[in-house]
Amino acid sequence: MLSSTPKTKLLILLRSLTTSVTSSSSYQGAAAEHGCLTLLQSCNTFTNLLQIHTQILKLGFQNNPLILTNFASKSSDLNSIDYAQCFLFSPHSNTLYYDAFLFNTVIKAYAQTRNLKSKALWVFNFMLECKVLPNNFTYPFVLKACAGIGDLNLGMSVHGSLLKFGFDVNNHVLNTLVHMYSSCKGGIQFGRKVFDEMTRKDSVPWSAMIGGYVRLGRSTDAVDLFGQMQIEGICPDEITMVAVLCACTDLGALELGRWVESFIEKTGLNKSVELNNALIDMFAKCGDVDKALKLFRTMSERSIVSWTSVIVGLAMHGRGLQAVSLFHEMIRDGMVPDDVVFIGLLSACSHSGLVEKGQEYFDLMRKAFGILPKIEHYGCMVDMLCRAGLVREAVEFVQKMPNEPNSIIWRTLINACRTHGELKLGESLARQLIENEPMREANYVLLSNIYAKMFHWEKKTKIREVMDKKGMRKIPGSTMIELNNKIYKFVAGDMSHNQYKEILEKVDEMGREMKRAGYVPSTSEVMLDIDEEDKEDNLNRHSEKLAIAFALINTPPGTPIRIVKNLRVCSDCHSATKLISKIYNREIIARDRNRFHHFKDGLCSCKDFW
DNA sequence: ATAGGGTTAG
Repeated sequence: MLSSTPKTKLLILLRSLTTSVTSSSSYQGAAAEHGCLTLLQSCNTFTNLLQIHTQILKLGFQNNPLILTNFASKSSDLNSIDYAQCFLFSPHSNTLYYDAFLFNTVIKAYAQTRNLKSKALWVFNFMLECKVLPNNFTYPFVLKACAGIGDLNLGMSVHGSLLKFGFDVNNHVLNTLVHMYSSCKGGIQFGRKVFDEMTRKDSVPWSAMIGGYVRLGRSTDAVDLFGQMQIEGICPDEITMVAVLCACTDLGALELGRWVESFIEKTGLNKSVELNNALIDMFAKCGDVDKALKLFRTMSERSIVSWTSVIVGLAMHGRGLQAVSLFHEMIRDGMVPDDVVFIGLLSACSHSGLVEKGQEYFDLMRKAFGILPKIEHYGCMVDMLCRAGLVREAVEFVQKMPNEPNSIIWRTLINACRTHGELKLGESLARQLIENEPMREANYVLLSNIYAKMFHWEKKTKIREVMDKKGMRKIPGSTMIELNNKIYKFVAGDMSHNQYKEILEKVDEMGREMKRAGYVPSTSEVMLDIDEEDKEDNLNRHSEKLAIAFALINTPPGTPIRIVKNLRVCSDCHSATKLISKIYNREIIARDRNRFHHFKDGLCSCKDFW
């Protein structure tokens, strides 16, 4: 740091050199140049770098590529990399001085910075244009950038160029190839091929491959591959465990997640901040938010991600006030909030119906922390107004917002129009959306659901026909449940389960019990044009009811039931589950697409803000 | 100076 005395002295010395060096001997000049580079290396803020650099330019050393390297290597500061890049492309720079080391540093800096990965590719192309030959270290960086961009064609062409140059394709390169392919859309099978053909694999390619499956949402494959890793006796490290925990989070597999935690304890793996964050996220999103909180409290070092994870976790469980108080604790703790934590905070307000508080924080983020709200934050606000039933206000908010609303915001509005009876408005918004985004099945489902509520069956049938013509299909609702270390998936109408008959009998019994308790099926949630009795049957076979019936049969009385749904719970299943929790005296913890519902004694924790 | 990881509205 320049504030320390010796460096301040150096800087003063440098200033006096600037005035004298031009007329001095070359020996003095070389000494000054060396001094400048030493100073640059000791800088750790962009301002300091810039200060020194101004002096350097006056001394006339701008052609030394090491100056650039020093800027680029301070990659934690975005300004530094951009400055280095400007310098790189500047006509004043002498390309004769450029070497692979310099380019590698700049490429690495961009490759590891979020949102700037494509710049790494530009620099790589410029490197080739300058006729600077890449070396063995260049490709891992470039491939990492390709992985971040996720463009398969780009990755393949870089892979091709790697082979063309005839470099030694060592395990480091193979590891990055696995990572690159498994991060690119449609590339996982190529990644798997590289992976399978590798000999002597350590935990790195295994982590890359497992992580690849998780990113694709193929979490079952990720867990299976982890099992294979254990069979082959490869020792996982904490990074492998982060990937496995992400798979648990995605699946909602609490039992497996708990096993992973004890595995980490047993093997004495280093519990990094990131690993703890992954554990917090897993516990919160698998339904045990109190355990997540407890873990958070025991952490000696917490990052902004730790705070965000626990705030988002509380938000998902409808514990908005607690999330808000944690946010304040975070500020008191000296943590600087970022845009992501505000998304968590606003969604906490949204899920708990804290409309006024949400509006307060929405203003606060700009006024007190200088964070400009992004489309995501506007999305939270729209969602908040919609959940609270303030559809008109939500429409007004959308009309006034400076950003162009995205399709997610439109879908939020349209769905709210349906649930709060603004059917005419919902219909016209949905029609508009389909025109703008014709290949998105969710848009058709929304319009079709509105027609169902309007009893416009012929229009609804027409939508189905249009969808069929375009080759689109509705994503079927499915519910997962974990039992004795196995994960079971239920889909409405799927008869492949070996207990299917028993489950249907249980579902019928549940229906009878519920009717006795005064339950009226909400048949308008059934989006098919069929008669009332069939509709009831249809509702009873929703995947969550099948999963609950399965759990009632196979678990001892009184044990809590945890289920995970891929879509949002329909309102009929929501009220039915409330009753089931009371009739069968079971706590039912359900995770849906975006939040948790804790059903107990006939009530739900969401207080109907869903 | 060479590989792999976490949080984000519906």
